[in-house]
Amino acid sequence: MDIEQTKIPQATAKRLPLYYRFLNNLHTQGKLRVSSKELSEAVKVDSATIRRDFSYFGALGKKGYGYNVEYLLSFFRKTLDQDETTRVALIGVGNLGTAFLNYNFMKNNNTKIEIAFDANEERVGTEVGGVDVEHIDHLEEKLGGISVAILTVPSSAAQGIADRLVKAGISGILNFTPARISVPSDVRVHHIDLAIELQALVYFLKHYPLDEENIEEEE
Amino acid sequence: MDIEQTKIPQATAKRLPLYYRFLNNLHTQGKLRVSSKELSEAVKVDSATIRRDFSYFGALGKKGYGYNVEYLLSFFRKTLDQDETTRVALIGVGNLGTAFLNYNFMKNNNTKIEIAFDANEERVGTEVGGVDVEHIDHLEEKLGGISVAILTVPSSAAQGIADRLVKAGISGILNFTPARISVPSDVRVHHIDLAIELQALVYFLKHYPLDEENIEEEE
DNA sequence: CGATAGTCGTTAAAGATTTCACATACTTGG
DNA sequence: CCAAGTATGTGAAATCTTTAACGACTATCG
Ligand SMILES: NC(=O)c1ccc[n+]([C@@H]2O[C@H](COP(=O)([O-])OP(=O)(O)OC[C@H]3O[C@@H](n4cnc5c(N)ncnc54)[C@H](O)[C@@H]3O)[C@@H](O)[C@H]2O)c1
Ligand SMILES: NC(=O)c1ccc[n+]([C@@H]2O[C@H](COP(=O)([O-])OP(=O)(O)OC[C@H]3O[C@@H](n4cnc5c(N)ncnc54)[C@H](O)[C@@H]3O)[C@@H](O)[C@H]2O)c1
Repeated sequence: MDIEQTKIPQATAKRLPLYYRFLNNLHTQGKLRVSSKELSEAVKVDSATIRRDFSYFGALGKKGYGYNVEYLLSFFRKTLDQDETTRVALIGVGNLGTAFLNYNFMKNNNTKIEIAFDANEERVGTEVGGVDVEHIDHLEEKLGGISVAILTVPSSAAQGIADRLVKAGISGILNFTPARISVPSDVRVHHIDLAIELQALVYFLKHYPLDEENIEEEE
Repeated sequence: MDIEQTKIPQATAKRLPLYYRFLNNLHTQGKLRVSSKELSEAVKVDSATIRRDFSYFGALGKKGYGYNVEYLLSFFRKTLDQDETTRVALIGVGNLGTAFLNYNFMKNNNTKIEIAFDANEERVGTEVGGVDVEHIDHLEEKLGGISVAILTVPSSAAQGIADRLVKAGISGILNFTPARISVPSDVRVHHIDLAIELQALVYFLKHYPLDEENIEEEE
């Protein structure tokens, strides 16, 4: 739709949903205005970074005043396409998949898991968190134009399912399996690797002692 | 312990567990050697980046040959402290917490969830995934020197629990709640925000069309 | 044993992101 | 309506990260 703002840095883009959520909180609390400094304390992002981020979208604030919460919120709602709901499919209704289905991503969020698939006959036909679980054999026919998938199958099945998703026309996959899947270059895959996140935290604790310098999260 | 290699870039440090896992896979498959190019295809990280990453630790490979899998693996095992197990506590045995407890982080991994806490009387006293669930009121006394915590409580409880964890001497928190918690500067918090990851993926799909340029994951 | 192909480690360049710092312009209270 | 205070938006610098390119060295094959 808009082809103008293609030069927003990826780092900025990743922070937008975070800003959006906190602006929502402020709005709910009845706050009318907010400064980059206040927002900085809430989201733990440097205030200069916040101002820079916002400035990619133009002059959203007012000097000497800050930002109007309502205006900023409605601006980001449009920018993040919060008005239209993105339909999502989830593949693999196991431990992790069940947790996601039971969680209501719609709160503050424009994404909705509409359908789930699993290979386990006992799961198929049940409803988890209000979402029907279909058999994986019917993936292609039941996907119905959904373009985003959450992948929570065993890692051994990941590549096979990814191939089928791609053939079925998916454009984005949120991959929770430890497998690094290969897809055509026009399909976007984001990996969330929980075991690695935990290991990385442990590594940082041992090798990057925090203090004076190296502040990341502070009181 | 080692105070020499403090200058390893954070970006590199985050990739180490990933390398370690894939080296383990290769080792299991009986591979004796691997080149940065091969590894690159497996982990989807540019081969120059891999060589650069490894080079921070010295000359681990051999020109014209590549890397010896066994040697590299044992080197990273030491570097990542895979020999000693890191004990972890989990707070909040709900949807997400239960999924983690049922997952065995020990596979390829030096971290083990040893104890869990919840406020819900029905949960307390049960065992989930082989881990005892204790009452949150006993957090301080039962934590027993554990220094890493996974936080999967409702966001409204996050800051309160974090404060108690800090007082109890925790040094790292993996925070899955949408709340941005405040802790003293010597405590490390990593946020994993699943709703944001999903929103960000959707945003990227709409605003950063992949193709020729901008390749990230390809066949 | 020499030629060829392969691969590392690294220098240097490019690219991305964060942070500083301040001119500018708005707000507010008197 | 002015003066003091406040907070933006951004040029420039600093920092961090990735990528390209290639000299040096190894393995291997004929
Ligand atoms: N649970 C965790 O805490 C955790 C942590 C880190 C990584 N992971 C990764 O997330 C993934 C899911 O983990 P989990 O604990 O939920 O596993 P799980 O075994 O509980 O669930 C996997 C589900 O996928 C289904 N399945 C298997 N093959 C399938 C196929 N071909 N098509 C469709 N469905 C299929 C299974 O029936 C099962 O319901 C795994 O790859 C795991 O490594 C999980
Ligand atoms: N489930 C998901 O897919 C998902 C996705 C994104 C974010 N999250 C976030 O992760 C967190 C956990 O999500 P969930 O779905 O597992 O929620 P949940 O409600 O299923 O689980 C929360 C658990 O914490 C316990 N609890 C509540 N107050 C507590 C306290 N003071 N001390 C100890 N335990 C307490 C509850 O008894 C419950 O068992 C939430 O903050 C949620 O926003 C979850």
